[in-house]
Amino acid sequence: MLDIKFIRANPEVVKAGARKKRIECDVDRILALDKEWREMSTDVDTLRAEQKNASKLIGSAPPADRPRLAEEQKKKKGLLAEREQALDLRAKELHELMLRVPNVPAEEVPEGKDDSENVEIKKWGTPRTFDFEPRDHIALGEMRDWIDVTRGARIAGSRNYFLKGDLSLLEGAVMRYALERMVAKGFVPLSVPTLVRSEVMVGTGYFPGGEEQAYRTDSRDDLCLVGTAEVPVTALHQDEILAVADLPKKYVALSSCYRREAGTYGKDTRGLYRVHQFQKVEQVIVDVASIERSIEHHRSIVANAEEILQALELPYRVVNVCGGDLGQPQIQKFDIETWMPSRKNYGETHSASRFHEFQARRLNLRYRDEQGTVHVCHTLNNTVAASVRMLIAIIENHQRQDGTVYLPAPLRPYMGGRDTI
RNA sequence: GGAGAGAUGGCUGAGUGGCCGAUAGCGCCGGCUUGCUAAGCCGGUGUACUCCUCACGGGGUACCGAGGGUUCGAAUCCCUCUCUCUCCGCCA
Repeated sequence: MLDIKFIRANPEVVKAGARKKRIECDVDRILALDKEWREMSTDVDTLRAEQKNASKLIGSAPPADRPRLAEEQKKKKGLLAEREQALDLRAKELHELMLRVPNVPAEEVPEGKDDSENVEIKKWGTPRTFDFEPRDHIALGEMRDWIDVTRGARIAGSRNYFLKGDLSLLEGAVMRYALERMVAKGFVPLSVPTLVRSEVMVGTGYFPGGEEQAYRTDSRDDLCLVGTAEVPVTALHQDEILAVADLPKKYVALSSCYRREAGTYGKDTRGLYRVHQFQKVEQVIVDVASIERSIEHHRSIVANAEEILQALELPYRVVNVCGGDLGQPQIQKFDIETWMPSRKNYGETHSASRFHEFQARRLNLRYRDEQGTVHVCHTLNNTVAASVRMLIAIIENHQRQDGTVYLPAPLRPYMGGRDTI
């Protein structure tokens, strides 16, 4: 959520930002409502003050006079109640609209309508030229008895799967390696709830708007399955005022992630590229409201992910996500796409976002600076490693003609010392 | 799932209808005293919105887990919900 004061002061900036993101947003309606609300609010506050004073006087009046005075007060209640109700209606409408105002994208965000216009800013490694016909992960999975999508679909519907044998172990190895690497960098590991209240989904910017993408329990509990550990981790300090000395907070969490993938029928149907459930190690940073520091963190969380891809000898590229492909909450986003031979292309494996205050304001996540002044925090996050897509990249890129797979050195300690599966 | 107790400021904790945005202690900040430290003394110390002011600062309103209700007036009474604790049951 943006600061209403910022919108008041920079309506054109907000409008231009929404245009760049291709998101509808009636800024003028918000400003009109805000103006109306403030006028009504002043009016209501004055009426309340009068009521309050009158009530206090009754308390100190001689008991004999009280019934008469109370009777007079009672007559005035209607007007206040009426105005309070009208004020409340404005406040609610304003809040709903505010929740939908997109964050203003950074200047460095390229113009563009969708992911086809994302701008490549870095490329590492060279896609391997095979001297045999490489198998895709499905074929490899069948050959080695590593993947069972048929039975996955039978017990849980399409886009569900079992990993078996060494591939199941490899999933654990990649997750563990990613987690430990981040812990070594000083990130605090967290195990998190993956079933959360919808207010947390609102707080992190997924709702309203992303309801279709989230699994939700029935009304007995009304909880949402998170699509990423970003949600519970970013919300960890919801409603808190942190001490500036404790910032930045750097967290890393391994969790299962659940995505409905509504509206993707027919897209990436084959294999494990797009699935309903996977494991992911996610990094989250909460820090002071400094654009410079956010940019610095943004670079570092991208670098953290790159290091892992390099250590796993996987070719990748980094793209600067364009306006039209940016979500409502982000200021800027860098996606990392890893080479996947079966796609004959790079496939998205990481997504690094900076939000400035957007999430923190919704989460009421603040800090107190050295002067004692309270500010809203900045938040950022990035994938460290997402299980199935990383597995696709590893087994497809490192396969041999006989169907065995070469394991890069960092994974070996987690695979019983083996260099091949 | 059953029975009971509770939720107050950074923390502990008082407050059962008006004198309560809230006693007190701790903590924290500023000052004084003091070889240093510690102790002591004095003062200050919530958040949000809004209005006035160039600003310093000041006024108003709201907030005592959340939402409703009763009342001229609610931290205090009533209802619903959420959470915490204790005991019992069940259980990974």
